[in-house]
Amino acid sequence: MTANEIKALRSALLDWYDASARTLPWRTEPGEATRTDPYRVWMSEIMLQQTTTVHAAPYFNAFTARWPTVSDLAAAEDADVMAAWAGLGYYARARNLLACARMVADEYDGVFPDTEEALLKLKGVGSYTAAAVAAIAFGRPANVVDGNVERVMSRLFAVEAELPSARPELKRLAGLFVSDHRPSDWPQGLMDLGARICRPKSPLCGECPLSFGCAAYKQGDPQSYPRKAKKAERPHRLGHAFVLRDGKGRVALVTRPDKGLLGGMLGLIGSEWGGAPDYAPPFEADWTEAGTINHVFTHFSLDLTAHVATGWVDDPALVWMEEGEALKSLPTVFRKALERALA
DNA sequence: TATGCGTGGAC
DNA sequence: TGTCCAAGCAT
Repeated sequence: MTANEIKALRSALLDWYDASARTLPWRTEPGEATRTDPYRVWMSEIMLQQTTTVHAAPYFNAFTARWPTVSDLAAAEDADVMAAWAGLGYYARARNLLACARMVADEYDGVFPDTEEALLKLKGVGSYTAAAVAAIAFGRPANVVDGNVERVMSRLFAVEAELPSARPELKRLAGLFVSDHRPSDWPQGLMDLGARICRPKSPLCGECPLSFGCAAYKQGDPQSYPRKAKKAERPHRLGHAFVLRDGKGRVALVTRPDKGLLGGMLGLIGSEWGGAPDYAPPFEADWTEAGTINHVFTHFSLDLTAHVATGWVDDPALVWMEEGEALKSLPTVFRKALERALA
């Protein structure tokens, strides 16, 4: 692809973005001189990792209303942040969010660093997020490459190599378009195009401002890009959860270890999840089986059987919480099991 | 480089 | 129903 072709594609995309940019809570209008608060850009980028804009938006609004600055967030209680993140998934993000806010508060005096290199050292900030914040918040010409950009590049150039091994090549191709001109709008426009036009399925090539230069479009099979390696089969696991109620509207929860699945989150008392776990109630009580819920995680599917009893155990590890609050503070798999137990 | 890590919507 | 997928990161 020649330099002139690159320039024509850039121009076409920016024109399209000027006319059709999405309005999002964390975004300023295209070309707007006043840049969005780096704190808000960073917050949105963390929440948007592997997460749709529709899902992230209410959490973004809640977090920024409750903790308007990075210093406010740095001073928050861990449990409050984890509970506020409940339902959004990938809970390591919430732990890293807090760790990062405290790094910025302590080491940078509450002011976000403005270079890709420094951003990359922050907890939970990887190559994508560092580039995105550098470009969107600070106007730096960074090579911002996410799943959208990879897909757009794979189609523009009809890249035959499969993901994930094609990633370095796709990043190199994306780098051909990076420029000092409108460095903040370029990646946002490219990602908007990927989300709305150059979609994974049923791309809207008839509306695409880049179709004139798209190799996959010329071939007639844009949807077949990017090529992907086959995924491993998802195993099935079983487990039991024990809902102990005190008879006064509260329920016993545990705080899960910081690392691993649902790390740092509240959870129900229960067994390990495996192929055929023993039914092993943790306490003597008159347990009643309330039903089984299914929940699908990224890498396994779980059938979790809920058991319910009324009683009291004097155990300092237990967190007794109002049932309504528990439903709001638990990750979804436990929320579903608790709902079943209380039904 | 491969794997572990959530959730809900689209089809 | 199942499958894919969404602004990835850490290890």
